[in-house]
Amino acid sequence: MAVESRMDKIVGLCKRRGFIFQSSEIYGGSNGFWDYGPLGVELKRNVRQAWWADMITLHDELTVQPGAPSTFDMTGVETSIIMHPQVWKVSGHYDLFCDMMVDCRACKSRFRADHIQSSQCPQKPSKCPGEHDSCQLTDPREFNLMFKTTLGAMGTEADAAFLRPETAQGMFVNFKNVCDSSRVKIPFGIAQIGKSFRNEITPRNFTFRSREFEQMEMEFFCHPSHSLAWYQYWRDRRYNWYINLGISKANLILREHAKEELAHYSVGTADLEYAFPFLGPGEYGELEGVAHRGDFDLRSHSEGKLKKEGESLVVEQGADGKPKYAGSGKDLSYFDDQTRERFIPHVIEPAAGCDRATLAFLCEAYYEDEQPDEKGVMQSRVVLRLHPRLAPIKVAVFPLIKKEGMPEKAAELYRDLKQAGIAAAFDQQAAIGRRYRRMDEIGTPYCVTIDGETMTAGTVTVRDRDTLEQIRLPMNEVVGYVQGKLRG
RNA sequence: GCGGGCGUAGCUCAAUGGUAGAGCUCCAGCCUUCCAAGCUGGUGGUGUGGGUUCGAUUCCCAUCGCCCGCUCCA
Repeated sequence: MAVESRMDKIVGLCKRRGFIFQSSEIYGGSNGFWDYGPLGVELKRNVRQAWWADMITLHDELTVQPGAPSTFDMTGVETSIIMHPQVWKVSGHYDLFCDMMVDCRACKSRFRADHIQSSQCPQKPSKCPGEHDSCQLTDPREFNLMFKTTLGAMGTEADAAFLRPETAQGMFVNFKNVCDSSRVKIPFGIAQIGKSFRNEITPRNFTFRSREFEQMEMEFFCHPSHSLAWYQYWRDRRYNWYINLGISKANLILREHAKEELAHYSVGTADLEYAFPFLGPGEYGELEGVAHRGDFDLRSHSEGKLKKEGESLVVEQGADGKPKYAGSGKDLSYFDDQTRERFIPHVIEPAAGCDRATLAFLCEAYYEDEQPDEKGVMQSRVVLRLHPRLAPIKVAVFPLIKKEGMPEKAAELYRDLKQAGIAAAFDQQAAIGRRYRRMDEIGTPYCVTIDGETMTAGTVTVRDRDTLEQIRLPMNEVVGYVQGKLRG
């Protein structure tokens, strides 16, 4: 058996301490689905909250943000997971995700059934798949990356609906509703956090590629002539969000897509990628894509599914000469009453994976170091150096020993912290050193210990997770101290 | 989905065609005045379903899950 890898240790810690479990584990597990445990749910909530606060709650619409072309508005929505089936036809997901596919058992390649005639056999490029002697093609099989369900108890194929493969369409189809109801003016953004579903062929690498996952997406609508500047603004701002929450610059890269790599509608896309431990040296996994989507989405939902023809996007025609998938027919243009100009806004989309961000923060935080025990012998220590704002528990309170009134005093402080809205823990079980280690392993940044001096002088020690240094504070200053650390 | 490897306790690892053990963790008690201490006791396991057999954790089949490669993406 090989030495346990860093990733194995992180996965083990996640299970051991209740961050992440495999879904339906007692029944043998369900591939590509994950459950967040008591600590994991807090960590992920904190990731979500950090994103939402940055995007919405703390956004200052009166001040020009550093690096931004102008002031802007931010709003949020929460839209349904099952949408009108036409949404996915117009967005392109239906065609992209619902193909009939043919596999070749000989060369292990997969081809779209309707593209066989124009594809090359990997073993003999001059021939089509199936024409080479050794080819062993399967029958065409439905290869559906969207989860299908049916509407209504008697649902037939005509009632087929899909679980959303991304949250973005919820913002596009509500563009007009938000404009009409919230007095926002362009430029502005609509943000949403929610579950999305993709029937991934090969879920892999812990929670990195799951079939059910949570996205944190924002669609930013702006004037076409300013779109490039906004693209650059959001790309850099999103990079800094991760850095400010503790991701090191050594492990995070901002990678601009090459022109060939861009989606059919995109003018520019950058990926924020993290050096996950399960990847090889120099390899990175995508945390977030920041895409310049032009006017593709709003035009599609207005006119019908678009395809690229030369340099422009045109409505894709069916065999009958009508649009292959009709749009809503609603006018999704925007009228600027200052400049008296009507235009279809361009869209900048930072689309982040919440589970991926959570996993990256966990990976980044995982450390093993050596600390002396009470006899001065070096012992290995596992510590999660999570940013205090992300830590599931912010502060733990310990009575040094289980008598002389210390547990009662500790409970008093614990209650004060809870009253102040701080996630606090109380532990009087086992030796003090063990309690510190337990908290290190789940990333609790501060441990407060009630000792003999607390009983006489009213002071406590506050021990720092990363430095192990202790300071003495009056007990009634602990709440303010922790609040200050969480703010800074 | 295809090909290869792997499934014994929460973790690390034993053993066996005939009652599955240990260390650590965890829980309870005692002790303990600052970094996984000590003592006592306790919980807990052969992924799942079939087959062969008097008897299967062990042999066979299937299935599920995990890891690696193809593939895909937030």
